[in-house]
Amino acid sequence: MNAENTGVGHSLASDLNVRQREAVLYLDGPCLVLAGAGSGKTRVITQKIAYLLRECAFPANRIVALTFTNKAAREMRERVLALVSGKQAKGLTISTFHALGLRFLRQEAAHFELKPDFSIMDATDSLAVIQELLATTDKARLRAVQQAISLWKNALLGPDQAAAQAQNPLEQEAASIYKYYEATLKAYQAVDFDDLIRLPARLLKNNDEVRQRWQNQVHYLLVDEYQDTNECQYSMVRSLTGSKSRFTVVGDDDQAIYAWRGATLENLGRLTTDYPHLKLIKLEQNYRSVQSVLRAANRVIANNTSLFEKELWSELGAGESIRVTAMDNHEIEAESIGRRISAERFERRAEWRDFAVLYRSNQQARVIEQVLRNLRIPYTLSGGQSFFDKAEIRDIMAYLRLLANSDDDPAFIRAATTPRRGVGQATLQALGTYASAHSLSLFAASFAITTDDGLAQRQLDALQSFARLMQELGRRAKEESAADLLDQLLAHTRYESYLYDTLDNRAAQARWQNVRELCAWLARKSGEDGLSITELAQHVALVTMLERNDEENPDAVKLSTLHAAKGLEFPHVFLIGVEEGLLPHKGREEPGSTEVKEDPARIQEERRLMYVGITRAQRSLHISWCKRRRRARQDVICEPSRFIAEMGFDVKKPRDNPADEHLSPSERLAMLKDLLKQ
DNA sequence: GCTGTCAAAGTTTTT
DNA sequence: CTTTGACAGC
Repeated sequence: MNAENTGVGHSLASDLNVRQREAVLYLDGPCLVLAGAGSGKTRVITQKIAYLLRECAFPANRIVALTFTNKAAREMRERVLALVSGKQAKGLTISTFHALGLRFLRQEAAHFELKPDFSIMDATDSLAVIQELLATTDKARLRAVQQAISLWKNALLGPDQAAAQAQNPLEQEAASIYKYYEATLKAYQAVDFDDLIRLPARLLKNNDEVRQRWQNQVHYLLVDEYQDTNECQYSMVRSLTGSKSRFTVVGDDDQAIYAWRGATLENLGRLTTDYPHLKLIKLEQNYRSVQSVLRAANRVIANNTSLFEKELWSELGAGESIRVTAMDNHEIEAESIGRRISAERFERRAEWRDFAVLYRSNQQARVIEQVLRNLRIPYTLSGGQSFFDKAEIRDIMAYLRLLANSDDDPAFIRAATTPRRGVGQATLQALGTYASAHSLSLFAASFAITTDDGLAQRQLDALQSFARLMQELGRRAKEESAADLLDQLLAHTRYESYLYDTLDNRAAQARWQNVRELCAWLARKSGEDGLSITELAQHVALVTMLERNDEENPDAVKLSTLHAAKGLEFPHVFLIGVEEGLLPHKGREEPGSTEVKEDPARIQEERRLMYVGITRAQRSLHISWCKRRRRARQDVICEPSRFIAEMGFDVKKPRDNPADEHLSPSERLAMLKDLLKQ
């Protein structure tokens, strides 16, 4: 905007506005940038990194930028590399919190009685551990316990503290399980997702030497999506920056949508009290959306109590009215949206990639996919079941994990029983008993156990031939490339035949294709980045999607959950299933209380989700809700979401759009012009 | 005791 | 559609 007026204008992009520029240049102390949706927050972070590197001569390896998702980290890295030379950026850390935690744990493993080749348990693994400890199949109970443990960990509370503050019998049970859960993970030489942040945060807090050492490594810290940090992450930020407090955090309290994962909005407010000299900068100019969209967004979010007052505005014109449509059911909704996208692409001379369909829950994508396939509309799906959650992928990863860490009992169990090789429930039972009696891992116990310990010769043979195979592969792992090792693994386990023997041809082919894709990916990772088997196994735990170099079809309609859509933008957005019960989503009903009392905090979070959805739209927004929807196994009558009314729409008078009523004559004119342009 | 076959049921959001 | 649960042969 006014690059000419400042001394550093030349190398700083001239398209920064006054506030953005202020945020980039401010280095004297802690800085909080409140960045509304579409206000250019990523631009601020990337420009600031470039500024630190080029103008302030910060060494790249002393700058750390943290994000929540791998995608955000990758994008940020790309954008920084577009601003500075590869040489200047060498050693720069741009990673997720979890990836930094992993790096920390590897370096400081000795402080945790952890081998450097520890395993990382994902949510599924950890649930299995809890299931084992609880000895129940009651899924609701298992999830409740897992959730409780996770929240405690994220709040930096240990098992004893958790037990002390447990409110009800369920929490007391969870707290006692927590203790055994910890012991079990330690025996497996494993950590879970939460530990990746909690353990570093705890050590940094309690160990002066370690904290000093890391503070010397981090001269400047930047955090993206700060509103989604939890207690552990905040503690980590505090420890890493220390009294020098050289950091910039960027966030938006209106887009906090991860409370269920332990994120606490209070971290934003706390910053102002913990750092009295905090520089606060608000970015309110939106560069993404037309005014009709912003008006709807502002109206909805006005129903939340907010920490910092903020009102988005833009110069992108009035825009067309937001359309709200009632549908008879979700199939008709899908059908209608498919047709509309088709028609609009033609009318607007747009491309497929200009359209996105956003929804609250993954299952909603199913019908949409079906319809789009029928209509021959190309689409890509984001969110949803991750590649690394597929059974065949977990199978192979179990082998890899076991090769990396022979203490990893869950990996042993999965590998030993897949493909079927005569090792079953009873064998594992006996082995488990023997192993715990002798304090051995299942793998080690396989070599020590005999027929005297309650195993038939046949069981013993099956077990030992597996153990010996893994031992042999483990030996080769040290001298051979990951690619060769994987080939041998697949050959010796006859994994491909196993797929074709147990599944129909089509399914087997699909799975084998996935396995080969995984192997190619692993081989590439080990080749390019020189990762060892251990590092590969650990790395995979933190990755949900296969990072493909290029999408096979870049021009496609985007299907995404609201959570996964954060940070993205599309010219034309369809927000579907905007009904009471879905958005806002009704949680599981409490078994005790008959009357459903709403948790206002949860409604507020759902409202932020709605806000995130609305603000993805650049030019047009279409909201739909269904009068009936199949839930569980019954057709349920649905009410339109309260958020629709909050936007200013009366669903009984769909033609009447109050948002338009408030348009000034000039805005109306601009809107008409916009319409004509298309 | 292991394994495969059949039936049923199930899903909020993610590192 | 795909993953989990119970039962009957091998």
